[in-house]
Amino acid sequence: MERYNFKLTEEKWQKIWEENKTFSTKIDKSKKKFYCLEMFPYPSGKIHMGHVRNYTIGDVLARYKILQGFNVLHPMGWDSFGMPAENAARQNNLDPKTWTEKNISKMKSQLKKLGLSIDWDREISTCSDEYYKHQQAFFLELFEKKLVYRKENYVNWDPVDETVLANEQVIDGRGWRSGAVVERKKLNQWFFNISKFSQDLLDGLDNLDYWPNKVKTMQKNWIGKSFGCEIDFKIEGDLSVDSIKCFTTRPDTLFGFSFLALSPDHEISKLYNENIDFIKFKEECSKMGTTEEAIAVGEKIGFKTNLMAINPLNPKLKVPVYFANFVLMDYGFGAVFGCPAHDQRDFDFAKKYDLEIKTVVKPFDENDDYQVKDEAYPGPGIIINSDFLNNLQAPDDSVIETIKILEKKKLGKKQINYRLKDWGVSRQRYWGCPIPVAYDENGNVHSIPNSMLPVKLPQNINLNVKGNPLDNQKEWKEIVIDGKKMTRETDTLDTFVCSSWYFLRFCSPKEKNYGFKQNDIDYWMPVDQYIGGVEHAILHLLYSRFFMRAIGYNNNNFNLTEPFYGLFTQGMVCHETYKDPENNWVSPEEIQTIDGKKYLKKDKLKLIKVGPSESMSKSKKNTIDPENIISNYGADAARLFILSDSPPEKDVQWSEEGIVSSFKFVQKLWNLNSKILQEIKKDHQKDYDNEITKFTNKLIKKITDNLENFSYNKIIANLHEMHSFLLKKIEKKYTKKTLIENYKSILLLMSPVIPHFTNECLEIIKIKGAVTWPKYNENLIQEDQINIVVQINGKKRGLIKSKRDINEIELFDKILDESTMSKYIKDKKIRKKIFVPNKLINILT
RNA sequence: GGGCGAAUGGCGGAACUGGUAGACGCGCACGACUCAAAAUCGUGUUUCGCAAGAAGUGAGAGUUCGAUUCUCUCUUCGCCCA
Repeated sequence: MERYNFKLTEEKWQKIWEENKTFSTKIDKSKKKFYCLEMFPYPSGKIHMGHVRNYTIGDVLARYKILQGFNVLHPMGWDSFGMPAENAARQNNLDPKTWTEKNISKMKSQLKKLGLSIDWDREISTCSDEYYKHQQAFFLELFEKKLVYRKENYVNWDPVDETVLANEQVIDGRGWRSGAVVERKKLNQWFFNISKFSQDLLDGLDNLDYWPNKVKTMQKNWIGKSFGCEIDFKIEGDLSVDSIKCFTTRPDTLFGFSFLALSPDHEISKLYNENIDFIKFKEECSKMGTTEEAIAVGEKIGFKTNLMAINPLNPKLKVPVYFANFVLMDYGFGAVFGCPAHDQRDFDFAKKYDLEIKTVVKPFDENDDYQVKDEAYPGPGIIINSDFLNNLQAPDDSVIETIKILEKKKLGKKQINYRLKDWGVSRQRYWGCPIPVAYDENGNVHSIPNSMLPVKLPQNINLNVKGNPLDNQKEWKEIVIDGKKMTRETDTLDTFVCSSWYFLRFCSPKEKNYGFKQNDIDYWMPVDQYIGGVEHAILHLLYSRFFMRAIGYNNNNFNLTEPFYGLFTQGMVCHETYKDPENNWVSPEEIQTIDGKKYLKKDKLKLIKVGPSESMSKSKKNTIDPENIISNYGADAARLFILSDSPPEKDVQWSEEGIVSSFKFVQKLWNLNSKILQEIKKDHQKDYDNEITKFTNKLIKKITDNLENFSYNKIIANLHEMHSFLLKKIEKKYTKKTLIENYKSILLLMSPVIPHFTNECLEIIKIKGAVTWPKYNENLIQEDQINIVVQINGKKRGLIKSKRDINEIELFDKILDESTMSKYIKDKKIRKKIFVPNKLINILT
């Protein structure tokens, strides 16, 4: 028997698909559309296993939908702006554009080798000016709608490299490259007003029925709606300060109030600008990162002012006012009231500065003399020690009641607060989309006129400078608008902006005048199924949802609010980790297995320590190069393996044995194909039985159901079952017609997973007729003979083989005939029989 | 600390709305082919037990004729937020 030559076959079909433009799509209103999208990759150099998994899952779905008769849009592009290009270019003295383009062409050829059903005519790349000019137009559109604004904000500043660092570039408080202690620095930056849509973004989640609940919960928490109260605290101690505004979700604990804490950036800090101790304190604070986590983990420190805040519920109670490093200017009003007994952070602060800790809430099962001791009690309970609030149930009743009282006294008012902050989009980097504005000599902002778009990035620039390379481009920076000399903005946009609308661009990739054509959007959007990693659960997805609302704001033509109808988040690809005796990571390629033990290849005596399977990463050296896998085993085998074993939403364990087994399975299917071919040639006159047809019908149902539920791992199991069934059955003599009909269906069922192989087989067998997803006949999937479980007192004691729909009496007679079962009920009184038709009988004695 | 989720053989994982636990794959064992090995094919493979049988889905309880599935408590792990 001839061996299957995956190399020739895969190349052959990839060429056919490319030349015939098999997967290029046009609007066809007579057909239902299906927009299948996988998150586009960053062109880092070559594809990794995560891509293989992501794009295989998407491809299986796209090919299935094509066979079902949908008009399928399945595009691919490149998220090609971003720091890695700039870093690589800096290291190798290259132009980021050249570096990126080279990577794209490499990765594109790798993706093609996977045999994906991509419409490459729609390919886009976010770093091309064809793409970003529309993004600049969107920016100006939002600017006009006042959804974009400029304000001062803190950034992570590397004082050695004189550059702004992203949060992930700050490692243990130091710059990743320079190792300098990172500082907080104020810069003027551009912001998208995403918080304007907080409530709408929250409400929209309720309609996303085909999103994982996990992702919806994460977004909900991120938006962080909280219900509370704005309180005006009267202040004594300095005539220039009358009151301080503060937001709290727990006004009901006001009687436990023992300090008021202000952000070091609070307006009032101006009063202390000349105080040496305060300046020192503020410097301390600025050495902390800007993330919420850094603030939470870091030590809580405070600076005591000479101000006193008056408790609005009892003016006799006065407490000190502090500046504290854990209070953020962005949240609430940059001021919080401290209630140490019922908030751990306040508790720690109070312990440190020896402030009063007064218990005002007791847990339900405690007595009235309950006292908070070693830690704060933030839970629910009953209000105590709080005068007129006593005995209210906290927090539900007590919060509402307190707000009513404060409102009546005009000392506060009910307020809803969101954790979601406006989206800072300024990046002080070269390799990004230039922000299309300029400043006149007075510093006023001017939009770059549409006719002057795109604002192109300058070429051939020196990246090895301190600070933002664009800032050093004098010629580029200087611009004349309407005869006036101006200076360009040198910040570029966050790359998340690029990915917030690329799915619209895929609908109209060649449109010149605008980012998309309304007509195209109306047909293709929303994305029916979006597939990608859960790491984008919050930012990318939330920003994209915001962007649709921003485009649609004051624009009646654009009604799309939710870009992604269905979302699927796939798990990671993991591999065992290895370490040599010196504790260095060792790559799987350097390892040899002898007698079931793993050794270093170079030195066979060195026994390797096998660590747990972890997500593939270069630092742990546990990556497997997809290109090697495809050239050694073929794309079909790689696709087969990446789908087997684990459900797509969970992590999958990559293993050598696994890929070998998938490779062998393709060979086995090929041998099966040859056998079927022989049987077809024999052309028997009569069918041996109808088992094979029944089996195929059941298989159609199973695989269709599994495709619909993303249970792709079960499809592979179904295919193995099919293989061993057909292998046993095939020589039983079936007519040519029966064999061809069934085998055609089976090949089509396999085709989303191993498209090269199945296309080849369909061609060899010369199967004619429409190529559509097979349907099953309901009558053929019912079994006539079924097994009914016999339980006696709840214990399984045997099986009765019988016809369908046997009744209880007949069944019971059969049981009595079987001595293996009847022995358990002989001489016993039968109390009760539970009969589940066609399934089970439970006899209780 | 909070939220969400998970836990099933030596391993990855199946089990539809409560109804035969362990599908399918890997690994392992034995057998066939072979001088031999590899490859391939076949058989077996939850544990204990010679067997009849018994136990068994992280631990403990509960609901039920019947629980991997539902409820409660706990343990461990993962992810997100802090």
